[in-house]
Order: sequence, then C-alpha cells, then structure tokens
Amino acid sequence: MAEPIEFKQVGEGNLRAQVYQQVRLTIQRGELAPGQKLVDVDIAAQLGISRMPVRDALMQLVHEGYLVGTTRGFTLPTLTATDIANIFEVRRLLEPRAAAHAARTLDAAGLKTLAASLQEAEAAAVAGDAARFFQANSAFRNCWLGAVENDRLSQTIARFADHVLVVRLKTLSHQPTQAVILAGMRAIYEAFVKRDAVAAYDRMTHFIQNAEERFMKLSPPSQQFDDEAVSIPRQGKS
Amino acid sequence: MAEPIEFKQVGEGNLRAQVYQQVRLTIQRGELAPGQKLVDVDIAAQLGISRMPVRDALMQLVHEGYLVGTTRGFTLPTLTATDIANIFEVRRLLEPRAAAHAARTLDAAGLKTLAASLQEAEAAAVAGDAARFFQANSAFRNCWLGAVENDRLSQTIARFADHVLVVRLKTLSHQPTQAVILAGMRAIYEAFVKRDAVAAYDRMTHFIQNAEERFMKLSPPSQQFDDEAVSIPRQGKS
DNA sequence: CAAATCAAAACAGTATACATTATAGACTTA
DNA sequence: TAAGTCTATAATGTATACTGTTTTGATTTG
Repeated sequence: MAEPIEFKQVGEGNLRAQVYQQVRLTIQRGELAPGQKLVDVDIAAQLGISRMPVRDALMQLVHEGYLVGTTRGFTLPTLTATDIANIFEVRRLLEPRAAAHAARTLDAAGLKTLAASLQEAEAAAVAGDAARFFQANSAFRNCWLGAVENDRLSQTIARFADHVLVVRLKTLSHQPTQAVILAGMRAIYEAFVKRDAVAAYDRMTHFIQNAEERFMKLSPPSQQFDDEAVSIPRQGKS
Repeated sequence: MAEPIEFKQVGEGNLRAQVYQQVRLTIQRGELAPGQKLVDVDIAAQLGISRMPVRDALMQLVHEGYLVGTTRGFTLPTLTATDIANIFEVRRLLEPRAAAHAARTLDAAGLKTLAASLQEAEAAAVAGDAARFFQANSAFRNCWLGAVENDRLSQTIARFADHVLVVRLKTLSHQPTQAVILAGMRAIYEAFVKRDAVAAYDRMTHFIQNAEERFMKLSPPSQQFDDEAVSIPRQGKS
C-alpha cells in the first residue's frame, strides 16, 4: 500500500481527460502492480484536484475494460484463459482487414515511423528491456492503426489489443515470445512497404495466431479458479 | 423545451445504472427526436434525483457512441454516409462469425424466442407498425446474440448494430426494406434451427450486405451540409 | 430595418460535503 | 486455537453548490 504512482500534470483539455490520459498511460506502461488498487481520492489529492474528474476518468477506464471497479478501489482486471481466447477471437476477425486497409493508406512518414519502431523493438529485444520492447510494440501498432481510415475499426482494435497486452505485460519479457513477435512485425512491415494489402492481411492473420499461442502457452492454465467460471465482474454493483 | 420524455423509475442497482438503462432504452426505442437535447439537470429533476448519476449515465452513453456531448446538452449523433459504411464494415467482420457460434449454442428456449420475435416482426410489417417491427427486430438480434458465448464479441456487435439502427429508425418504416430484413431474419432463423453454423455464417453475411445496401439507399445522399464524406461511394478494399 | 454589441440565461465542469456499504480486523466464545 | 460475529473504517455512491463558458436574445446604433 501507500504506493507512489506519481501521476503528473498534463495541460490539455478538461481535468477528466487529463486524468484519463495519465492513468491510461500508466496502465499501458505496466507501471501498475497486478493487485494494486487505484483510489480516486488518493489520486485527486496527488494532483491537487477534486475527486470528481478522477472518478469520471476511472469509470471511463472501467467501461473500456482497462480497470475493474470493486467496492474497494479500482484495480487491474484478472483475465482468465477464456477471456484471452475471447479477445483474440475478436482480434482475429478485425486486425487482418485493418492491416489490409493500412497497406493502402500508409504514407512515407508512417512507414518511416514503423521502421523506427521496428528497430527500437529489435534493440530492446537485444538489450532484454521488456518495457522498452513493449513501448516499441505499441508505437508500431498505433502507427499503422492510425492510418486505418475506419476510426471505429481502429479504435475497437486498439482497445482489445490493449486489454490483452496490458495484463500480460510480464510475459513479454519471455525471450522466445519477443522473437516471435519481432518476426511478425518484420513480415507485416514488409507487406506495408510493398503496399501489398493481401500480404498484410495474411501476415497479420498469422501474427495474431502466433501471438495467441504464445500468450496461451505462457499464461498459467488456471489463473485462479477454473477459468470460464468467473469473467471480469462488470462494474461493481450495478 | 419541456420535453415529456417520461423516464420512469426502475429498481435495480445504483442510480447511475438505472438512469443508464432508462435512457438507453429510450434511445433504442427511437423515442428521441433527432435534434432533441438531453440535459442532465432536467432528467434529474424528472426522476427526483441529483445531477451526478444522470451525468454519469449520459457520459457513459457518449463513450459508447449512443450520444454526443455538445456544449449545450447531449443529443443523438448525426451519422454521415462514411460513418454508416464504417459501422457496417465492422459488422460484416464480426456478425457472421457470431451467428456461427449461435448456431451451435442456441437451445430450444432460444429458438422459441427467435420464432416468436420473427412472427412478431411479420405481424408488425403487415400492420405497418414500424416501431413494433423495430422492437421485434431488436428482440431477435438480442436473443441470438445472447447465445454467443464470447461476451466481448456479442457486446461489440450489439453496440455497433444499435448505433446504426437507432439513428436510422425512420428508414425502417420503408416497406421494401422491411421485406428484405424479414427475409434475412427467416433465412438466419432456419439456419439456427438446423444448427448449421456454416449456413448461419453465410446468411448473416448476406443479411448484413443487404441491410447496408438498404440503409445507404435510403439515407439522403447529403445528410446536412455535404462534406467530403458523402461522395465516397463505398470503402472498397484493395 | 439591419447589424453589431452586450447582457442574461443555460449548461457542462469542478469542488465539497454527506450517506451508504462492504471488507478487514479485532474480539469473543466454544 | 480456530471459527464466527461484530464493529470500525475505507472507499464508493449521491447530493448540492459554485464557476466558467457559450449561446441566445434583446437592445441600441448606424
């Protein structure tokens, strides 16, 4: 307890949006221990603002699946094997198509960013820096997703991808997994460079399947009790 | 304005959840004029509660895409042709798969409910009652979606389907459109009865394509000012 | 009569205070 | 010593009040 998570101020938009961004980034960077609880009044005190904007932001994150709201603070969700399988099923349906779109619409600047993210991921893998690898991975994904012109498609993908990555951040330190992911990123990047929508579709399909296999293999077969029994509890006590 | 939208109390869970359900049902039933604005303080006064739960509920609906928050109250979003095309693209990717799942998992009670909803839709079409037709349509969809074991998949579908239906409710009064939708429902229902996942997949694919065509045909080519969006024929792939 | 400026109202954002509830920990008892 | 109950507390849920901003409408002026 008494965790100094250190949210810092960012000056953009209303307070709720600022807090939302800060907390989301904190979650996405894996700077949140699995059992740790976020309490609105604590964060509010830390930022020198009132509870309400913080509460709004936390509830939005709950609604988006980044957090679960209990009667005793907000915490990270614990995904069961079934949850992960469900998320990957949706990703399998959406991401190949989105990648095909991106192959058409990515411009030179986007490809440059992708190349940089890819190199960064490779460097991080060599250095064994899981957090950096994770960051580069996210940058890569956000870049090509940003080129997808269907906003609803890209945003849905981003959310689901976040859910599985955020909770399983630790598994990304696994060396073979990093290698598999890197190979997938390279293959997809090459398809983007060639503007080959079909190849992008196929390689993304393959990438998702590989990623799911790695995740399922690394996740304990029984996270708590038997999976399937209890999914993410919807927000608190609605 | 003094709009008599008449939200009524429902006794379940906390106030925010109650208000959320009420407003969402009101929207889904099309009981909200396109330009009408929802003001938290008004609804709160109507329900005899404070602003905060109402505000929470409205903001959640905004996050889910059911409403848009302006500087002057919350209103229904106005979807452009591009928006509709985007939503249908996601639905095309998700719903056939979900229907295949449902074909496996629907039980006798579910099939009974589907049959009842189908009959209700047919009766409503004959009677020319668009609202009733719409209700039956929603019941049919919610029933088979409820049998899909992947919650994230079914919830994502429900949201996107709501978005397009809610805003275009009026187009459902169009007679040929009703006929097309009815035929699709019958075909899908038969696939469910036969527990034929492949047929369910194919017929849902066909159904979505037909529905999109009808929607695009009936939506005025220029919803308001014609911006760049309307002239885009269809978001073709490569 | 039309246009521009100013004032008032409406509504979201934020803050603070109060009520409610569930969990943790202590205390009692077998 | 272990199990069950009870109380205190921590954290959310709800209410009310205040502030800032934007829109609307009215009034004045050209």
